[in-house]
Amino acid sequence: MSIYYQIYESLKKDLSNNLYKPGEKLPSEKVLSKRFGVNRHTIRRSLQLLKNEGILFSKRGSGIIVHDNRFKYKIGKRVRFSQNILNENYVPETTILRSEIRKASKIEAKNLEINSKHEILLIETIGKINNVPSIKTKRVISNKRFPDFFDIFQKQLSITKTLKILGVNDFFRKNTLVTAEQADSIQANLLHCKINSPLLKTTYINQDLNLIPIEYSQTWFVGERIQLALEN
Amino acid sequence: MSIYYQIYESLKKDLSNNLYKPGEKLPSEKVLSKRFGVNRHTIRRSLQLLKNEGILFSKRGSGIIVHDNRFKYKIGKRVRFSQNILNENYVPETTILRSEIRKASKIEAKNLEINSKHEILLIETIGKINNVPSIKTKRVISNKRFPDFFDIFQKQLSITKTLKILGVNDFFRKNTLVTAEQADSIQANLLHCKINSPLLKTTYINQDLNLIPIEYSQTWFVGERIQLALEN
DNA sequence: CTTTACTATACAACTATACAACTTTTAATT
DNA sequence: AATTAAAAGTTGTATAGTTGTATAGTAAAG
Repeated sequence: MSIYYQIYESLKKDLSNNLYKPGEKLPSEKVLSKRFGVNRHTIRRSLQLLKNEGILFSKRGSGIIVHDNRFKYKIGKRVRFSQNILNENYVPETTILRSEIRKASKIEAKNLEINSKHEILLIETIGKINNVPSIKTKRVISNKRFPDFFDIFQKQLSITKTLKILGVNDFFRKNTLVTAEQADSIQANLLHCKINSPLLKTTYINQDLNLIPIEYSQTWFVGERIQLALEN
Repeated sequence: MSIYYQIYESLKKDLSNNLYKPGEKLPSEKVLSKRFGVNRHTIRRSLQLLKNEGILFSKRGSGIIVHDNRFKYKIGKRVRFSQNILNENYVPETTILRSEIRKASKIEAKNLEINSKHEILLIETIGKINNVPSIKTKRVISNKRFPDFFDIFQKQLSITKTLKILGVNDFFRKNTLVTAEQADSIQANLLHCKINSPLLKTTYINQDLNLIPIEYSQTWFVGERIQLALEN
């Protein structure tokens, strides 16, 4: 088999081993040609194969970049799961993991601006993109304010639709915190990622037009498949 | 006697008269065929005999290179590349193929006696003898213990010198394993040998005077040109 | 009639070199 | 600290040259 093809296979292996990560640059053609002991044109031929597959793309004067296949999840004033995904021509799906009604914790009560004696509704869901589970959300909502929330949500499987039925036509983020966590075995199993894979965790409050908090929630994104695009 | 054989003998005479020196290129097949007034294929047949004897080596697109005969590479308690070659009045040269910093694999961590979470520095080099690439080495060194190793090595191009600068004045082999492998097309290209040519592979650990491992490395020698001389 | 030596031609794979177009880094200057 | 200019580095493109391989054909020797 020709050399350029073997180099192509070698590079492809490196890429699948995450030696070169999405969004990063490859070593220059010059460096690669030295590493494999071939002329630059031979390397270019190998790289061309990877470019054809959409794995790499090059920028004249700059370098060769590993194509970033991670989904760009927009976080702005209004964050809408399904719409976000439909906009990129992907297929969204939401499944419910569990729900629970219990007294609010101190933090939950504070963030929802409710009395800590009140009950809250907790919903955990998995969001799938093209059938791949990649997003896990834990929502806390005042059960006193929205007593029928879960019944409606169970059918609609959409926060936006559920709130619309409940008379809340618009809502937006009060704030969003982003941190990083490692997936434990349970999360790894749910999100189809490896144990200790990095997860992006957002903690946020959605409020209505009167600035009253609706939900206090946390969402975990699989870092290998999703990148958060912060907007202003 | 056939023409191709006479040309072979003529070329061999030129080679033994040092008309074409080791490391240098022969005139191209086109030029040679014109000089001897024969078809290119006839010249190729003559050259093939010399290639079979290991005197010549051809590189597609580049030309035909003159090689040396067998080099005796000493493997003892202290193995020093440059010194080994200088001792035989040959010219050593080291070029870097690539370097990489990443987490240690299980085997690497075990052999270096480090925690598997620690990072290692990987360096791949080609060793040339009289300008003929004949030795390929892949080194694994604790990046935690020697964080500046690569910067120094890049300038010194010598393990011995680099370690001296880093305060390690002497080091020696803990063990050496010798096995045989076949050259794949990438290695063949790098080492100027044929595909499937036998390579001598040594796997070894160098340790300092306190018996602490410094490097866990593997070296491939072109079997046709280098013989290992084991010492006690 | 078959094999061997040699020629002729063509194309593929790879090297060598040079330069243009463009980006990134570095240094100097304001 | 911000701006600007120069230098160095990167990819894109073009051209010519080299070896590897395949096919076809001719002539001579066994």
